[in-house]
Amino acid sequence: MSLDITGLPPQCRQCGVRNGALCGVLTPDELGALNASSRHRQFFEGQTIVIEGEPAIVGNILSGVCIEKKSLPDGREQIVSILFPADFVSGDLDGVSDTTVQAVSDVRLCMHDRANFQKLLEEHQGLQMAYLGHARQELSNAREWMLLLGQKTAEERVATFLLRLATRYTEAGCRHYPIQEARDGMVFDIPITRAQIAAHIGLTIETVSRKLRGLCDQAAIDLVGTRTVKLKNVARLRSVAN
Amino acid sequence: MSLDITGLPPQCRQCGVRNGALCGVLTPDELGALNASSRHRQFFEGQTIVIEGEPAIVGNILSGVCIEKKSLPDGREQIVSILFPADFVSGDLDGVSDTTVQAVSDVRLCMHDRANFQKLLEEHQGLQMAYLGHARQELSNAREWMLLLGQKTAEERVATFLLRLATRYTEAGCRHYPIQEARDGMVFDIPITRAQIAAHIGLTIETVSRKLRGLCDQAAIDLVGTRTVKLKNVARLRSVAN
DNA sequence: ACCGGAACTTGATCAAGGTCAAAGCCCCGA
DNA sequence: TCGGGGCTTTGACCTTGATCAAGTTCCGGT
Repeated sequence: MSLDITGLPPQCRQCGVRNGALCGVLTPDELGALNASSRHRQFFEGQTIVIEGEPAIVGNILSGVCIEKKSLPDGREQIVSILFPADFVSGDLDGVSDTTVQAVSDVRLCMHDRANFQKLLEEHQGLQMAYLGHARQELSNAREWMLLLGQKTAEERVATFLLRLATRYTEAGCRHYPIQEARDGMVFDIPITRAQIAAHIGLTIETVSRKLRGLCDQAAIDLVGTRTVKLKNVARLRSVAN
Repeated sequence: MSLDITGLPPQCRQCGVRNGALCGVLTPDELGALNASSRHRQFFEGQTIVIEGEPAIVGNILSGVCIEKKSLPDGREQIVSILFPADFVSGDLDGVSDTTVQAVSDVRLCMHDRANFQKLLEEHQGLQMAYLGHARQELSNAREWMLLLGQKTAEERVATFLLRLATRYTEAGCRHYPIQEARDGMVFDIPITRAQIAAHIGLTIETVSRKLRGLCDQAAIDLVGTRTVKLKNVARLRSVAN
């Protein structure tokens, strides 16, 4: 991890997510070229940032959490990913987003100019490789989720979701370091509502609630209030999750 | 579509899938560099080509059909994609495949040397952009399927599957031309068994069979034997598929 | 042409998870 | 502190699709 900020564009020096984001692979000059045309934007809880089928944006989350979803004509929705700080938003080179992105908390975004980003992508090896790696990682995540949606039982889905979330947090805490695993005693927040969990793992609100309750009964987790999870027995959670 | 084969490496001149494959964006020189180290390989029906978690390969399908799947420890399987001629096989730059690839008919593959491909990727703009485009397309497909697996009913899934397959065939028949749509009267083969359809759309064999029958009863399709589909009413099929 | 096995279909029954309804809880704002 | 609205939980019941169990069809080999 490069902690040397000498030569970085001023607006990037205190960026809390730079090292985790795609920007992290850019040289100070390249970062300057990109950020000359980027600006920060604020979105409020519940606000829609990008709409499926409409122009995509290019940016990174500075703070807050978003969901990415796809919809059927009759309104059914599938949440395809949850986006955290440092995550890249809405890449689609042809310029049309194939997902709707929505803020589930207040969110700050660092948005880049599309043309500029595209140009930098074409010129800069490292950025292109990083972007490629990002796309492949997302693909891998999506396929893992296909396995969950196509084959797992309700209980397995809920357990998998919690583990995925926990892993996400441990990774976020130590990017570029060896990944620290979720462990007993770990406490974290579920950043989304039951309805959103349901839309993410292909169940109903009620089933999510019942299965969460079930995991508490098995002493795999503790629910503190409704949004906070304490892992009590990660081994059991894993074995339930498959 | 470039039909000029002058200057192409001899082994590529009569490649039936070159224009549809990633190779299509390479110059003759680059193609030569890549193909100097590539060789054709034959696989038989049912054979496993790559195993999840083991080294990935880099190649294209010359003929035949493969499935890409992910498994749970207890043996449940989710088919995440169906691969046709010209399709790229098993990309994962870190060298480990996250899916198992299996031949569902006799298959011929044009396999490249990994190091060579990687090098060409780093040097060659066009290839990298094409590979990136491929990854993004796969991501988009995977997310579309997440919507199917998470939200659609059995009948919707079967109808969507058939339409997707039909589209796949019309596209394959005219890459680089305006995409021709599936239309009434079109006849095509389902390249996989009922069990594989089931593992692809997250149902059981029996339900797949029943819902196919249902679509026949609605006169949306005709089943000729067990593997051949004739589209009788694409509009209805689409409306059923959502 | 006949056999045998795999793939597919069909029917009867079952259960996981969905739906509907009614509390309960949490949190925010007056 | 007190309400009120939106989440969330819980319970009763129902539906979709799974499971189980025969048959049937399709094919490839002898």
